[in-house]
This record gives sequence, structure tokens and C-alpha cells, in this order.
Amino acid sequence: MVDADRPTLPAEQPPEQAGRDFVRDIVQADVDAGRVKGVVTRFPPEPNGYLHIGHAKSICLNFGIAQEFGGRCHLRFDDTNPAKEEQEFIDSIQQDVRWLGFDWGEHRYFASDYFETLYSWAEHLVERGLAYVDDSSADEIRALRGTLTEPGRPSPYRERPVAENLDLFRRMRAGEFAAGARVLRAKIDLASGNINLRDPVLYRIVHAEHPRTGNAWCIYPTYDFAHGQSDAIEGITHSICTLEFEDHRPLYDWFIEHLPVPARPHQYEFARLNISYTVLSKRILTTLVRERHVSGWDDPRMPTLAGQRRRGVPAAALREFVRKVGVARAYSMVDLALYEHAIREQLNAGAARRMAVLRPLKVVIDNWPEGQVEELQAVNNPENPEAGSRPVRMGRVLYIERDDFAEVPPPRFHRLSPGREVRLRYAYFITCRTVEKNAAGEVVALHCTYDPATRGGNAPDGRKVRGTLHWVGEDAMPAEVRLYAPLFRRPDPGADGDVMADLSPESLTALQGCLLEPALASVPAGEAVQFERLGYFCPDPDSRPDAPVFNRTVGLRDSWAKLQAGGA
RNA sequence: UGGGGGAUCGUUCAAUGGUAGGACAAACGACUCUGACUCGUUUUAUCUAGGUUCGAAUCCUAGUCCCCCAGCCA
Repeated sequence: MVDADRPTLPAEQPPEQAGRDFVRDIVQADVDAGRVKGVVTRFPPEPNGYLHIGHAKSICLNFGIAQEFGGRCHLRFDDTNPAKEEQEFIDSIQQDVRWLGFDWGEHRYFASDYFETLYSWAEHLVERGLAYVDDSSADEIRALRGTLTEPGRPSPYRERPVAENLDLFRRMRAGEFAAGARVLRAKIDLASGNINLRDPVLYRIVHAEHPRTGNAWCIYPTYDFAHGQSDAIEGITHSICTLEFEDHRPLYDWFIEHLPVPARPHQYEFARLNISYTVLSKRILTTLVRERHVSGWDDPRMPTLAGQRRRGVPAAALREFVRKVGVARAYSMVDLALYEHAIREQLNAGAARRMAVLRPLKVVIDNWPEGQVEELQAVNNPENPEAGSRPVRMGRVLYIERDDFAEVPPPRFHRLSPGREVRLRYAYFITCRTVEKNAAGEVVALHCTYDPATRGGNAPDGRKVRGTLHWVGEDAMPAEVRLYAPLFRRPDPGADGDVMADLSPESLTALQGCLLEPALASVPAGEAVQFERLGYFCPDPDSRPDAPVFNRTVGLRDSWAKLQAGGA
């Protein structure tokens, strides 16, 4: 399901200025030396899943470099394996790249656009004795490939005559053989220490419908045979990929050298992104979705761009995060805290402030005139005076956060407790007089008095209070609020072998009966607002007019919680 | 033990023979009508051992540790 009707933030400002890194240094040097006439990069996803935060790094790198050097970046789908690829993923990938803030213009391509050319290049190799049809099974090929320390041995079909190879390859294309019956292999070097050079498979038979080419083909090129040549066809100057493809570069270059390609692209590798408490593996993310550990690819706990968008993370925060992370060739595990910092930094500047009470505790102002309701002005965003203010209404009954009251206050507790005075944000000072409990001894309501002289939140006599509490009045609307914690309970999920065993049972807490100030009824879909003193939240698509649902994007830093945790 | 890469504060990225710096995290403090934000202070690093040099994270030698590769996945 593609969330075409899901909220998407409006187009944003151009990406932030990126720092310098070794890839940009290489590009700069190539430009300075005149080795390239223009810079052309590409982002080459396989449409077999949704894009995630790791892809954001690659997208920002490739599109960012193109922008900075006045070049262009292609969106190219690496769709060479119809067994795993789907139209849904093609759609979601385009939506996510756009949302991240990048535009490929007219340059959207598919490796499958080049199937005919790639096929002719395969024949080109066959004709020159550089490729052969192998009738061996997958198991036999594996057995003959050797190991890390032993060289491979030749297949019995390795010396097949050119004419026979050509005939067989054409019949492979014609659909005469069953899946797996034969493959086309390059004839390179069975003794190479680089296993990718031990006669890699170029084409395999797959009788599956392709999302783009339908049933036009029953043989499909492998990644190795498709990628570099696609780069060459498109005139890519810098083919930037992750470190695990480093061993493939000699093969990439081998094809470029032996084929009549129109250009000579070069491959460069950087270290992929890892984030603590997070899994960025399409295979595992697919499992989470398939086995229903999450509600879907856009579950707000998922590290997918769709999930993070639904959670309320602005695209600019993702870009800034990627910028802060940098680009290098060393393995790295980035602290989740850096990501959260980037989100808070972005949201603090722009998000409107509102008040909401997650776990309500009723407060009755005993000296408040029965039936009276007063309107107070609340600032919309202290970081941005232009955001103005809004009215909030206070009456004799209101609600505060349960955590903001303690019958027996612990040390350094600055909030409400019997006999203590605090400020209700933008309203009045109140003092707790008595505590009302039920039969079970639980606090059900507080009786307080207010000081009419402190209207707006300031005392004319200059007296200070240590605590300021958020609150809502009786006009608040009930809502569900979903709190999220990392999906995994250890920083390195799967390090012991079983990722699923590291799934956290506490990744989702859905609170019912939360109370929102009325202004929260009109928050645009996908826009995060700050619930004062709590965090940033955004409306979830599960919301109904009479039953709003909010997601916590990220909590505010909470030094009180930290203090308590440390003291306990 | 074959091939390919990588090692700098807790984390991450810089410093390209000349003062090891930034960000995040942590600690403390200031400010505060958000225990937020902001500001200030502080702690902590060149994998090891030799060598070259006036001077080495950087160059040389020898080690150590870590990552990737044996899909008809990408």
C-alpha cells in the first residue's frame, strides 16, 4: 500500500550546505583537472523495499554533490531481479526521494530500459570468447568456485565453442530452458583472490513477470553486469556506492574495458550508515513488516523514510543529520542521540507550542468563582515572535500532568505538592491545599487556591515559584497519544545472532484519554507541534475527527528524568 | 593463513610534516513563565613497537585488532 493519501510536508528550502569529505575532494579534483566535463551522479535503489535512513545518506550525497557542482543526479531503479521487485516500491521510492527534498527532473531511468543493449553486449563478450554458457547447477558452480583460500576450478562447459555459446545464449533468451538450467558466465580468472573475478554469472533464467518489462524477458542480467554499463550509458561520472561493493570494482572496470560502452565511469565507495538501537537492513525490515512486528513500512517505529515522515520528522532534520554524520571510509555506528538532536534542533525552531496533558490529574480551584471562564494569551513559539499567540480558557476545573504532582516531594522536586505554590503556564499561581483520594488510596483530584493577582503568570509582589506546569481546561478534547521507544533493546541488534530476539516489547505505548487544548484540533497532517514540557508530536493518519491520534516524534530533553534515574 | 578495506575523545567527522579541532554524548554552572531553548566551564583521543626528522596523527619498517567477500541478491 502506497501512502499517497498520507501527509507529506510541503516542499522545503534547498538542502543545507554540506561539509567537505573525501568524495567531494575526488569530484573537485576531477573537475579541476578537467577529467570530467560535468558532474553526473546517480541514486540507484532496487525497488524491493522502502527507503530508509541509510538511503538518505546516499541520496543526500549523490544529489548534494550534483547540486554543489552544477551537475545532475539521476534516479535509476536497479530492477534486474523481478523475483523481488514491485511497483509499490517504485512508487514509494519516488515519493520518499521527493519528500527528502530532491528532484531528478527528467532523469528517471530503469536498468530495465537497457536490457536490449545489455543483451547485445553479452553477445559481444560471447563472440570474443569472453563469456560462455554454463549448464552447471547453482550447487555445482558453487562447488567449483573454490574457497577464500583455494582457487576455483573450471566448469566442464568453460571451453565451449563460440558458436555453441551463442546458440545456447539465444535459446536462453527465447525461453527454451527452465529456470536455473543454464547461466551465462564471464570468462575471467578462476584463480583470482577476488572471488568476484572467478567467472561471475552475467545472466540467469528467471521466469517471472517484471514490473516494467512484463514477460518480454526470461533472462535477466546480474547486478554486476548491469550497474557499470548503466552508468556508462547515462554518462555517470562518479558512481558512488557503499564499501561492500569495493571488491566489485575490478569487475566493474573489466566490463567497461571489454565492452563498447559510450563512457568510462568510475566507482567510489563510502561507509554505509549504522545507527545504534536501529536496524538498517532491507532484509530485516522486510521481515518486520511481513511478520507483523510493526503495522507496515510506514510504522512510526520503522527507520524507513515513510515511517519517520509519519512520525513527524521533518525532511530538513534528516538532511541535517546526514550532514552532521559526515562521509568516510571507516565503519561507523552513529549514536541515536545525534539523530534525535537533529530532530529537536529543527523542530525547536519551527514547531508551534501547544499544551496537552498525557496522564491527566483533575484540579479544582476552590476559590475560583463558580461558572467563570477566563481567556488567557499563550505564546505560540518563544523562538519566533512572529508566530503570535492564541487564547486558552481557564475555569474552576482543569487538568495537570500526574507526574507534576507528588504527595511527598522527592529532593529537588519543583512541581506541585501539598502546601506548595506553582505557576500554571500563561495563567495563575496556584497552591495545593488538599488531596482527594479514592477508596484505594489513589489520588483522584487536587484542591487548590489561586492568587487572582498573578494573572498571566507574574506576581506583582515579585515572588517567585520554582515550577511552571502545563495544563488544559475543561474545553480540552480527548485523544490517543502514541509514545515510541527504539524497536530494539540493545544498541547493536542481532550482535548475538538473532535480531528478532532483540526486539523491544516497549517500543509502543498508546495512551488513551489524553487531553489536548482545543487549538490542537486543527494541526495540519504531518506537521509536528511541541506539547510544552513533553516533546514534539504530530497527528497520525489514524486520526478521526472525533478521535484524534498523535505520535510523539521525539521527547524534549528531560534533565529532571535524568536526575531521578541517576538518583534512584 | 586468499583478496579487498579500516584504525584519532564515549560516538562521529576534521587536521594532507608545524598549537590534535568541531559536533553529539557526559558532568557542573548561568539563565528561564517549558527542569525545554540558549550560554559558559570541564572531562576524555592519534592501535602497538621501532625508525626518519628541528618537528610525525601524517613519512618508513614490523606487528596488533576490526570490517567486507565463497547468491543464478543488490
